[in-house]
Amino acid sequence: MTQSDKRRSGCPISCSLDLLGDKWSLLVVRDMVFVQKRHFKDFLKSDEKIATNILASRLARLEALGIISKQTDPGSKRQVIYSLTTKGIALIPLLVELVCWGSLHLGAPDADPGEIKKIQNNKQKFIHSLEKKCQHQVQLQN
Amino acid sequence: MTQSDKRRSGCPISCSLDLLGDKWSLLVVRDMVFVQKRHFKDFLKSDEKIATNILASRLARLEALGIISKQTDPGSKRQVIYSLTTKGIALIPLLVELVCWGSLHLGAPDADPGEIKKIQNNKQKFIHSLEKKCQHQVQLQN
DNA sequence: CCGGATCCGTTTCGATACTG
DNA sequence: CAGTATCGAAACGGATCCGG
Repeated sequence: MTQSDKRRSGCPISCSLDLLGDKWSLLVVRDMVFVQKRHFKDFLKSDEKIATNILASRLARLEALGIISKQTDPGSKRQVIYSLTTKGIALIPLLVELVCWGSLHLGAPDADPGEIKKIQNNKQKFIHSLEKKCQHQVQLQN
Repeated sequence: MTQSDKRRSGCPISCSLDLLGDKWSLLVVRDMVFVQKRHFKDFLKSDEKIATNILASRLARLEALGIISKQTDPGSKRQVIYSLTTKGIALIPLLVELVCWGSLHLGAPDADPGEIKKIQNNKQKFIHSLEKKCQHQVQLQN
């Protein structure tokens, strides 16, 4: 339906608007990639103050898009764990580019200039280490 | 104000949400980068059917963010030309990553598999050629 | 004609309260 | 802890109008 409408519309960018065209979805993915958040409550704690209903709707959408997966914690029955799928992990290079752009062109206050240089100089290594972390998480659950 | 609020909020990604968190802004930038659109009417013609008021608001925002610049066509007085600034051109690597991700993971129908491989294999060349095009445009105006 | 601005019904968002 | 329910506020978007 909506999904297939997007398919018909053509270019890869318009297809990915559900994800990148939405502020909250982007923040959720950011937190999963860079801060390894996995629980509902973790996402609520971010500085951007996402509301519970919005968060729930975005998590559901990201799951529908196949970017994250959801499972109840085997240990504590009422905890839910969200993790990135392969498709989600594949977004990491994109997010790293985003961080680089933001750091260079937006005067982000958190950005340590030295740190940025380091990231840019071996972007590939940085990407790989993030990928490792996310993949490791996925394996822990299985 | 809003701008400085964003500054305070911290990480480069949250700072860039005004741009990437919005579907229409993203589409405008896409069209400028990949299809070299420059006029108001050009953006209206995209498959996604943006409304005139929405387009106007996004162009204004992108200009305020310093990502695009606006000037009246020296030739035909009533035409307005939008072009990417340096800051806007710096988004190209990000957009290329986005295209790669979308092509690989969203089953985009327009995506010629051979074409994608080619882009991935020399991503840097592809990025450079796009940058050249955009820079060339800017120079034409001056 | 071109680049918008205005109006206005409809949709979506998002803060808070509430539930299992 | 992980979500729904509710409801006012904001954004969207189609049609139309306007100035140059």
